[in-house]
Amino acid sequence: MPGTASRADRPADRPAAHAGSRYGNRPTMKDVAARAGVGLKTVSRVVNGEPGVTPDTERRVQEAIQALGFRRNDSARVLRKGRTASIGLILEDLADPFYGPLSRAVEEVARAHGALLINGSSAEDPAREQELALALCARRVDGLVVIPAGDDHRYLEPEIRAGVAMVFVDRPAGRIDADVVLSDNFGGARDGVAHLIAHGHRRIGFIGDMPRIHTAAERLRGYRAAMEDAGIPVAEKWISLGATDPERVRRAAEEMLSGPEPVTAVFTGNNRVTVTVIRVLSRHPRPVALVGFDDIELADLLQPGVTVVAQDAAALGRTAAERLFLQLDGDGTHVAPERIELPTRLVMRGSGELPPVE
Amino acid sequence: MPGTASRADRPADRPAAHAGSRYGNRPTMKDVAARAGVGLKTVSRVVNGEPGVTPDTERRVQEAIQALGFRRNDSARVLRKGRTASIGLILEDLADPFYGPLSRAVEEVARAHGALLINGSSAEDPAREQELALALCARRVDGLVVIPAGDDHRYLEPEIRAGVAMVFVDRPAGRIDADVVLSDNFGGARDGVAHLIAHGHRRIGFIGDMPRIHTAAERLRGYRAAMEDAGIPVAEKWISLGATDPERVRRAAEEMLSGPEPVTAVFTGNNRVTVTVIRVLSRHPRPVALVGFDDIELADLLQPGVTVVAQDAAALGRTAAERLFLQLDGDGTHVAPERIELPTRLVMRGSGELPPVE
DNA sequence: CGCGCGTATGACAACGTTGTCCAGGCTCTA
DNA sequence: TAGAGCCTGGACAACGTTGTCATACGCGCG
Repeated sequence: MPGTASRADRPADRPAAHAGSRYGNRPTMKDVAARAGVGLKTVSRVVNGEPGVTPDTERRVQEAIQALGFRRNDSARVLRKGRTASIGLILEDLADPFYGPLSRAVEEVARAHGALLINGSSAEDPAREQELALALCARRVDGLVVIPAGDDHRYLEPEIRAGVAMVFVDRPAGRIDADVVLSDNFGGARDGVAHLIAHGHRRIGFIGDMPRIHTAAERLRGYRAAMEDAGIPVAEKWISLGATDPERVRRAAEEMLSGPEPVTAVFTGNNRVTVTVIRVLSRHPRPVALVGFDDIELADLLQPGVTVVAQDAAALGRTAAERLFLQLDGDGTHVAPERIELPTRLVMRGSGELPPVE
Repeated sequence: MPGTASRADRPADRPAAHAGSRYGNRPTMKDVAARAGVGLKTVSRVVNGEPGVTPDTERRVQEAIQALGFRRNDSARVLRKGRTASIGLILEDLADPFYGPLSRAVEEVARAHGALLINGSSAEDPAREQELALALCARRVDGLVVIPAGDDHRYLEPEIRAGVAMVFVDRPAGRIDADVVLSDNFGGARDGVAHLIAHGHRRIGFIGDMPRIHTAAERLRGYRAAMEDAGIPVAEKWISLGATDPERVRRAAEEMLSGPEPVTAVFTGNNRVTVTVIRVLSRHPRPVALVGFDDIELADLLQPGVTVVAQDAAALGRTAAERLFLQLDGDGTHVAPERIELPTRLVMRGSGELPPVE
């Protein structure tokens, strides 16, 4: 009976020339149907828990599924249904402790909405960000959470028009109008620097990342604002901007700590810089006050404890993901892009409360 | 001419009842073909860079692609080709700093093989691990890197038979024969404890995770082996096994540090435990030696620096992923499951070299 | 006893892509 | 100039699933 032809006899008449051979011989609904002696659609109904199947038929189908080890092919399902129930997350570096909790928070929200999370690291490279984002769109993820590396995201416009939900986190999108969830970088930096000023410092250094990165620029702006509010003129030699590799940061720190009028306090622009500066200060003869942006683990156990402006990475991720599903679950009506700013928190642990020592 | 019917007229005759409506009206190869005035397959050839297309035709197709904002639907591609060019990673908690570098390393290898990484956290829950693993298999990932939470992975047998590559990391699979990449937990712990013994300690505490976790059991075994090698009988009150929440760990540490014969050194079974114990010891009147399993950031800046048995998380991830692609790229011939053990490294920073203080 | 209705089931097309295979037009040569 | 051979391009089926629609069956009621 030729109609019963199924996986079992395929190798015979078509010698696995075709790539599908990779999947051993995975049973399909057709195979299950044949074995259970029912129609294809009935199997589909059972697999998806749709109503309209007699208990007896259902049992037969379930047995066939068990016997064959059938598992629904979600690729085909996706193709048919249009939704993939997966979202993408593009961040800078999964190995950075700041992004771990963020990623985890996004995943939790995705899970709550029955979606899987696909993620990729851009390594702070705009080209790689674009490549990844487009690859994810080609996979037809339902939405994308992006921590931008580049500053021009017009390449995503066709995707957004095509209905891919999109939320940017940590830094705003470049040249397109889209949802963004940020920390209050400006306010946080300003408060941190003001805290140093309140403890008597006037010569305060700032070591930050490349100003093309939005967060870095905002934090620098916060630093300048705090100094200006206090009427303190800023010497440009107190400011270091650029790559945050330990070597450069170390040199920058040593430079502003030397000379005739050294800084008595340093404000560091992110966790990596903070760690490096702590190392420098630990070998420095004079005590120097320090406030860092981003919390770091074990900051409370160092001598002195490290005062930081903490952002809530998990809250950033959670908020962004929830915003994404708001776009997705909405009944097609477009949600107006919004800018959401989350507050930072000054955590005093000692290093930021040191008095100036000349 | 009815044959030319395409996206443009679909809303008219079928009022978007079907779920695909989510994707606005994404252009397909058919649309591109119509616009460029060529056949469907020719578009496919251009998109995939296949030979056999005149430069002029190619240009027309490219223009149509640009104009329509076409992007290939990889779901359909996957369905047709059988391979998804994506692998799954199931770990315990992305927010744990140990897994960040591991995950990143897996991603790098995947990227080098042109694959995307889908990941999920099991939260140390076997049921959730299984749910995730099967969901990824339903998505037809080509392979799976699993950090097991459960201890019975027979549920994956049909998947492996169906050709899904599989590698376990950090802990071996339960009740199935599969590739596994591990750190030398036993040897590392034994060396760490022997190091304390070499510095004169005899009453040494061990605080670890639940022994049903393979790594925890192995490290405990290493502890006992070192003690036995030195001829030191172990008092069971020196050993604490169980959940690693800070509160329980703190109580366990305080208990073994009090009483008539307190421990003079502690060996901690993982990074979370180590951090908690550092907090306890920092408030403890007597100096107590400490060696921890897993490196922790800033361990060198604490007073004293924290001596650790470091595993190379990135190497674990890299090795596992490479092993996975070895299975995948192999010409169908089954690769015999292997157990790969990576060495650990004792990093001396001070806390492990403290002499015993009664 | 026959008709109509509700329910369980199955046939079929479609999702968007790629592999196979054939047709038509070109060049080159005898 | 005609035939052989090559190269470009397109028609068609198939991947495994789900939505639509039709059918067949059983049952209750007139």
